[in-house]
Amino acid sequence: MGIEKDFSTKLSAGDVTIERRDIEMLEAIDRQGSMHGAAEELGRSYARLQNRIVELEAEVGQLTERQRGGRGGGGTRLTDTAHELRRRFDRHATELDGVATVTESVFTGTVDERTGELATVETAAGPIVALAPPGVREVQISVRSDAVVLTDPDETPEPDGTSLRNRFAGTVTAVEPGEEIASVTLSLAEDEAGDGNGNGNGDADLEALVTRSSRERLGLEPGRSVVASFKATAARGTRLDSQ
Amino acid sequence: MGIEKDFSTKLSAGDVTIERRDIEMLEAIDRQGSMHGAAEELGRSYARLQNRIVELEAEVGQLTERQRGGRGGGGTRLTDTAHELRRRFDRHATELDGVATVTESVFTGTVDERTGELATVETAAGPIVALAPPGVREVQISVRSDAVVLTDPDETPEPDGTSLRNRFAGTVTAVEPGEEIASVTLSLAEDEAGDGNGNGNGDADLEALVTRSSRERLGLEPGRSVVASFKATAARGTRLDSQ
DNA sequence: CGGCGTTGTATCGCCATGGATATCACGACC
DNA sequence: GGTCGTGATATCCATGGCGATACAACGCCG
Repeated sequence: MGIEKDFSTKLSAGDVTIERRDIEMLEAIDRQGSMHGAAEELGRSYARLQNRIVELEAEVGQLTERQRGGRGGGGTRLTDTAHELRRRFDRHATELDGVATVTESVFTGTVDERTGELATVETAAGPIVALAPPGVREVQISVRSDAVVLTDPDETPEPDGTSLRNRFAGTVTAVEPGEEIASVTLSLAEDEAGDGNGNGNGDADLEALVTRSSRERLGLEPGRSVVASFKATAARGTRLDSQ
Repeated sequence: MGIEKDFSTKLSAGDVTIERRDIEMLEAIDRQGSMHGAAEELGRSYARLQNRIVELEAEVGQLTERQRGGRGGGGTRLTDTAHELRRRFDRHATELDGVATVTESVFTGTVDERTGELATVETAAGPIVALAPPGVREVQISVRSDAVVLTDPDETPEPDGTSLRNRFAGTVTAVEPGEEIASVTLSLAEDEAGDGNGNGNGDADLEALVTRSSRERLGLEPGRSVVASFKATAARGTRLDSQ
């Protein structure tokens, strides 16, 4: 459909929200050693840049050591706080990028039982324990492909010794190998399992990302039957109806 | 420090990026049955709202069935495309909200070996297989708490029958019980495991989210030794140095 | 046939953001 | 003490987004 998941990462501290622009500003200051240099490098006005630094420091604490005068006129260096802020922003950005990049499997269903923030939802693939917003009955549950664990059905005897709450038997219908990461789609349908053609537009398809080594070790090929599990805290429900 | 992870969710389609404002607009139209009504409800001008609809439809396809004239003057209804768009936005938003809400464990280390996008990183807790950006040696690896699986060490004999690539022995140092979801922090340090006081500012701490039922079933209390695992595709590395 | 409440446009003006410019303060080095 | 490149600050202006307003088109209904 040509629609892609997107986002913009931010950090909020008090009144200000720190955006990518701010982090790039800090990095430029770090490279240039001065705010004038950074403004030039970024092609933005020094005045606004300096104002922004003051705004940020009012909320976050000291980010720079600014000195005027001296040979060359002085300069500004970043504090450890600034570096830690940048690292933190980067971590957050890659995490967000993860959810925007990774595919997801969607199950629609109705909330069956609920205890607090946790709900068991009846879906075409069976009951799923998931986080669900309060006061909703019809939900769609999305499971990120990088949260799905595949195991050999012969070697997974203990259903109680793990914190994996959701566990389904399925058969591999398609494997899309990447360089190092392969995408494996399973059919969880109990009745019509393994209908051969991997269309599976039914609501009982589950996608999983595995490393090449895991794919080879588990022998993941179409037709292979595996056990797929994922944590309840990694399955998130969203309302289906308008309000 | 008072800094919180934040974000804004978007969908990008061709030239336009769909933001929350647009989705709220669609919902208002759905409720009111007309664009004038929606503009009034949202307190924004009809002209801009109508323009925005045209912009969106130029990229995404028909979102509305607009009719002028007739009894009551006409009105507009949403198409299925619009409803699907809204659901998709909601799913994406809750996924992003997940990473902004959940805590993460951070390990710093150096890339040891690399095959494509996958790298094994040497950290204080041992080697971690993770996704890492190319051309970087010093990385920080963040693991979301909802991606960590805890298992009973006595009942996890098969290290090869699963797609969990990272597996560490650890001992519970703290448990913070919530209503239904508990946060368990482990110490993975091989030598000084279980030093008693749960400070553990060392780089070998790992946090995991488990349901209450899992916590009780596994007997997760401070001092308990468990096995923690997570997928390589759920561990993401970020550059540490400035450039 | 006129009224009514929509959808479509076109135009004006407000306001926030941010660049452009100018001026001062500073302090080590020459 | 002068120089020079920096930080600090104030003012003006260009631009874009958006509300406000006005007007035409439309089609059903009384």
